[in-house]
Amino acid sequence: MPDATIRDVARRAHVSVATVSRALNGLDNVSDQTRTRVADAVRELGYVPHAGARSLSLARSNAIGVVLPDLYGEFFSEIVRGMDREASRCGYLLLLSNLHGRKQQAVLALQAMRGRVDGLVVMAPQLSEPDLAQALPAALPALLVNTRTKDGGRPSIHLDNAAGAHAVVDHLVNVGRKYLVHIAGPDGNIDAQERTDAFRDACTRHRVRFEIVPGDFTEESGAGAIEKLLRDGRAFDAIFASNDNMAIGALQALRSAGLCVPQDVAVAGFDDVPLAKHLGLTTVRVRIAELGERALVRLLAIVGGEDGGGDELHAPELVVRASTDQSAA
Amino acid sequence: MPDATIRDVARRAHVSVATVSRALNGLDNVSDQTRTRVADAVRELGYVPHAGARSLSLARSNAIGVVLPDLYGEFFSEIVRGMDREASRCGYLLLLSNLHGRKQQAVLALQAMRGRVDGLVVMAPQLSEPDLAQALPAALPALLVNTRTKDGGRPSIHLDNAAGAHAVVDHLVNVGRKYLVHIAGPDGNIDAQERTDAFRDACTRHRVRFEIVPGDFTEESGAGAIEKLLRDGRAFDAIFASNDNMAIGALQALRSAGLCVPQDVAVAGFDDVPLAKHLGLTTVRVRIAELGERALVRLLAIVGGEDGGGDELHAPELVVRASTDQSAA
DNA sequence: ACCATCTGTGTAACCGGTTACATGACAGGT
DNA sequence: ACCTGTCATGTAACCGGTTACACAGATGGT
Repeated sequence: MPDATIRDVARRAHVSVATVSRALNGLDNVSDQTRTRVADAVRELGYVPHAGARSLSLARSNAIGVVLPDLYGEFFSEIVRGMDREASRCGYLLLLSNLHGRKQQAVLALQAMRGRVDGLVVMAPQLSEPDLAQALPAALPALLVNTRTKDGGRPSIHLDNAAGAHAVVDHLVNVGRKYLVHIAGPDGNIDAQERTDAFRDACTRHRVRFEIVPGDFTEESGAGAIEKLLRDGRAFDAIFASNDNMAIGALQALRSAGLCVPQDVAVAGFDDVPLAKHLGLTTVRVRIAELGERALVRLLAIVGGEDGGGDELHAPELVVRASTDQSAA
Repeated sequence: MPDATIRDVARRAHVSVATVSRALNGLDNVSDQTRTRVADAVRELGYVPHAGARSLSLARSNAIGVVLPDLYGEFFSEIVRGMDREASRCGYLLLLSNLHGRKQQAVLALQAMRGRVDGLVVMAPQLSEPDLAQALPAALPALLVNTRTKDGGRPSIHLDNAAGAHAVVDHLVNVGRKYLVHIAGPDGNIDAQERTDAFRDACTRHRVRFEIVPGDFTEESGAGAIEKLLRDGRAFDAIFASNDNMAIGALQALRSAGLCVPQDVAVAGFDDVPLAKHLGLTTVRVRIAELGERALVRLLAIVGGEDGGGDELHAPELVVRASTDQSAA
């Protein structure tokens, strides 16, 4: 037996569908007697409104689409948690779509959202600005997160990688380091690129010696980078890895080589993964859940027609621990 | 300007809406000439079908609802990742709803899914079987995960806590331990309860001495439990904590007390959080992503009318590391 | 020449809600 | 007695798709 519809309720309560609808939505012009008759019928039939039909006629779904790349671990759950917090506070549901494939897949995923959601949070590194503009239904409010878009186009939020990298360099210089090495992230990753550029800037500004070596965000590449530096006889006294994974690899390689952290070499990472706290790793904390929450707040503002647009930077925070400062907890 | 509808396309291509619909859905009885005219109109207008309207008339949304309690970290992202893997493989989207509040809220969340999704994966510890039966629209396929339901009712999947706990006890006895202490989880948590019961059973079966002390799944409670045992002068040589967090707290407390792991005391946990590997903690790995994937596979089978129902146990796996076996990696 | 069949397309009902507008009953004012 | 306004409710159009059915024109067999 299929679920009851509003017409079944109307029949059972001996009123019209319009009256049922009014009674259920709490409109004022319904007599008390009718209201109870409707409520009784609803209970007897176990009627639950059909959200799909409702959103079609209201042109409003109370759902927000979230399109994310195939992220792993921490980042994914934290950003979704943050969004969910705000969404459920405002009575919205989240419709999730992970992008596995490449461009073609991504376009389909975006289009599948049309008519299901009131707005879209998009994080799609594989799509360029024009691809996005073309794939997104024009009338659908959208907010881009960490996408390679600069000015113009859609409203957006970016992680402020430069601020994070600057903070790390400032700190390393403050604790007296003279030769900083940066282990970069993979080519083509925009966050990694921004961190590296900012590192270079900050070192130049401080007039401190520095060097940049390649990495790919894995623990192994962090360890490998250190081993190579040591083989080459470099005289560095500080490492800033583009993410925590590589910093952790670096820590292990340094210890294997018999070097002391932070006495001989200070080490800092980026992200503040849970492990960082346990290892006493200085790093840049990205409040990912907050980023997600903020994204949703702005998107809802856009949906409500109250967002000025433009790009917003999400500031991260330096967390100093024992890997750069012996006196830290 | 609102997004184009199928009628706009029809007008532009000088055909009827029925023809547009047929052309777009690839039905065979459309002439090639018409098909191209429609395709042109679609491109020119940037038309994207309205998924909401489509699902209303097809009575099929290609979306699966996921209702989870307010989980944190690892568990949440892993189970969603697993579900998403299977969902996107089969062309489904996930509609997410986190349960924050209590019963009343939970019922509303479940009902909000009606008419939006083709099926529901529910993990709702705060709802009892009758609550669920009442809150779920009868015609909506649903799969319960780790919910306090035994036989009957809806199809379900449970984590096999007993198998995990048995494996731990077997292992501890095998490595020669004589006095096992179990740090239990919070009251009212069904997983914790099952682990504790299984621990007691297994110890009884092995005729080994044991003791059960309270905990609440936090690191602090694990450390606290150890401190109390030491103060009381207990002679235990193995700890099995109901989750990894408490096991980690226990490790730290033991080390602070100058005891060696595993020589003096072996320690095991449950969950296999990422940190466990780094700390060399023996634990029970719950392949959460696999659990999520399996849940979705079954739910889709139910939707397709091909699932026999019944309860299914998801087997975890013992991972032996240095905290119970010095020879382990 | 005629009927059956097939092909491509249009018309309109339907999915399950919301809501503008129409209606009928009743009260109050003159 | 009549007009006006208010209130509770019903009727039907609409949201944007899908699809059963009708139909016109072409094809082919007799």
